[in-house]
Amino acid sequence: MVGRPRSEQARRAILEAALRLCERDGYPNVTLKGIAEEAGTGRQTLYRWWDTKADLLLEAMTYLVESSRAPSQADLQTFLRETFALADGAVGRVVAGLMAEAQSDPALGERLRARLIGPRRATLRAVLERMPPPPGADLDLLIDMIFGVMWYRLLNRHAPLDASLAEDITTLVARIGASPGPDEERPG
Amino acid sequence: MVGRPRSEQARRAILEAALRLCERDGYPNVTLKGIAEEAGTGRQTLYRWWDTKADLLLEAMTYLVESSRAPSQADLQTFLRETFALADGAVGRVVAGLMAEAQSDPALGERLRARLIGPRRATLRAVLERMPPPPGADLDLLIDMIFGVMWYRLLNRHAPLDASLAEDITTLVARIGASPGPDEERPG
Amino acid sequence: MVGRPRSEQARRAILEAALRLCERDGYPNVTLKGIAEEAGTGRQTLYRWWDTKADLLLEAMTYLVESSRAPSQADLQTFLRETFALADGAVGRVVAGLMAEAQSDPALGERLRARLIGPRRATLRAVLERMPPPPGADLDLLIDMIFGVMWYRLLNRHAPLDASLAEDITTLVARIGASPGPDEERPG
Amino acid sequence: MVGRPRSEQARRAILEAALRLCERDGYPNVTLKGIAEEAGTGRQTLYRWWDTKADLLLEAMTYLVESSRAPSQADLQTFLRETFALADGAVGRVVAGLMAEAQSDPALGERLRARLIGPRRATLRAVLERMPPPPGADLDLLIDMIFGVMWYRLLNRHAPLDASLAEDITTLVARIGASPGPDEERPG
DNA sequence: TCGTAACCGAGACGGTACGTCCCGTCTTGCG
DNA sequence: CGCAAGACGGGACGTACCGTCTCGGTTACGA
Repeated sequence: MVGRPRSEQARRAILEAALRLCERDGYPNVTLKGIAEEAGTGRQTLYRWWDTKADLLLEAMTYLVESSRAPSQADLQTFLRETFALADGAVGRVVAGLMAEAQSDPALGERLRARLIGPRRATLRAVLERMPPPPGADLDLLIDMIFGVMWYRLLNRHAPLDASLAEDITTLVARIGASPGPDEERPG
Repeated sequence: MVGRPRSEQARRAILEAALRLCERDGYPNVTLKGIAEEAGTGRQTLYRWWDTKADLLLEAMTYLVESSRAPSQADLQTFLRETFALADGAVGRVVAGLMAEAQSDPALGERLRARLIGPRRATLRAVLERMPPPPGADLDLLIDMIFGVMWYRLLNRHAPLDASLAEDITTLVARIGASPGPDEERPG
Repeated sequence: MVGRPRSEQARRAILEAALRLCERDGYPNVTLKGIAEEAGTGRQTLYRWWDTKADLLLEAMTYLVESSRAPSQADLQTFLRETFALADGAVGRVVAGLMAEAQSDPALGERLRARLIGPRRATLRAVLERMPPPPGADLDLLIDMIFGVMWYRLLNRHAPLDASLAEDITTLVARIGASPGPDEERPG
Repeated sequence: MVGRPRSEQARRAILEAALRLCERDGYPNVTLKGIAEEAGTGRQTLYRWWDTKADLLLEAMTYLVESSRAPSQADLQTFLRETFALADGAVGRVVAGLMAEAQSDPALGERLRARLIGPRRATLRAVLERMPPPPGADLDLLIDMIFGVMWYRLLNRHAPLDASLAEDITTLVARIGASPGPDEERPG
């Protein structure tokens, strides 16, 4: 026997309620009880489909990111501008909460990287590799620095995460690309 | 009238218990009740002196960071090596937890910046400014990128936060310093 | 929708635990936390169904009194003997505690009268009214005096609350009945 | 050395504060902390001179009763009217609270009887003994019934504790006195 | 077409941490 | 040494949420 199929309506209501509450109260102040009530759903329905609050929000985030337009890979500055716009909002704050929770839950960290952070990182790598001239061997470090700035500002909020930052980073990357790499001879 | 003075012994016991528990269970799993029991103190003694768990741990972190040797400002690589060593341990994970909590508590973010992040940032700035040749006008962005890498790896754990990273960053900064700045004429 | 029904088992366990603890420690020394632990139940289950400790014990008392044999209304002495036997035990001490608490909680006093004291009083009235010869117009005062003795000895413990008291009161009531009422002519 | 003598001012302030708070909040809601604050005194000063809240209030009650005019022993009705007037106020409610606490503290009951209840009882006995004709052998039971009514109405509040009650009781006692005692021959 | 298995809402269950209040004790400095 | 002040370890308060468990009621197959 198969039984009654999962209610897609309940699933959507839950994810949307979770997002709404995260935006209103902040990720750590959101409770599963609160989500169920906001969604008008039973509590067991949450526990049936998700193991933890983090799992639920991770799915909500994935849905949100994937339903937004795919990041343009045309040039670095555009890509960064789009990425920063996404991070500098509710998504960023929720993902920051997930990231924090992952500090004491390595499995969550793994899923976070696999589903949200990894793909973005791969896209940035592709964009950088396509840039003329290629920025040399330290590509991974370069990626870390670019997304590092993003995370740092996302969390620390000491400076905005905006289009101007995208431009500045693009400029800096160009300078690095133009400069001699550590293993290369300076052009005579 | 004066009343009984605050017990320095209780204060130390609480801070040390908090650190011990954070190391064992991770910041978000630590409870004030647990800290009080671990410290052998009354629960009210915590609430008397600290408003929240975050406040308590922020003080513990400040104490830990300040009681460690002052960061050597001699050269960038040494400074980064020391800083990364500090971040790549219990301190890092706790501060990450605080940072996450600050996402929905701006006042906490303020204190975090004032007490922990700001000073380190100022030191990095001083180190960079003393470097020959100076890295140009984008000093703030450079600082963001360097500490950005640190935060990114601290949270995301996709790559180590070690002496080799300190070296790579130092090398990259040297390359940037050697390259023409955005506002400068390329040397003909 | 309906939800999970109330657990009759938990209800009983709580009432019985409350009685057990009252007997052991005395009503004012009983705590809701202690009852929950003794009953092996969650603390919230108490708060869900009873507003206060007094409410809970009032229900336990009502249950105890009603589950004991209905007071025999045959003659005054038997009724008093049974009533005193009930009062001169755990029930009495708990009800005394409730009565004391009712001093600063009029609503509790109301419920106490409605559920425990009133019915007993009505029965005594019925018993007295059926007595030949009827004790005259001051029936209410007579009831107050009879139950007054009971309460006085229950609380003050200066003299026993036993069958001999029941007998003495019965004798005295007979004397009063035999004597001329205040509004009557003395027999010439 | 003898040290500083006890401050009579503090003692009075404490007793008066205790009475004030009992009147305002009811005996069981009064705390020693609250009394100390209301009295503008240190908490240790309370614990130095009284063992418990009950002890303190017992002293306050004794003070209050003794400072009121000594009960007139002229005739029963006047004595009862005065006694009821005292009981039907703050004193009554506080003593009821003490009585309740005494249910699980026999030593307190002892002191309560020795200091407050016993003396009054002795006076009532003297008044009754002086009445012509003497009410016979059941004097103790009669006392219990008279004060029983008082306690019953004090606690249960189902009827007033006033001058009219004093009159009714006096009338009833007269009837009992006029009736033949249980051990006596009816007058031929 | 009808049973039945799995879903759904509601909400009670045993737990546990929260932040507050008071307990009774202690440790200051002043009088 | 008494006293006001007030911190200390301890413990109960009432609340909120956890994750689990029953309920009655509702689909949507497959026998």
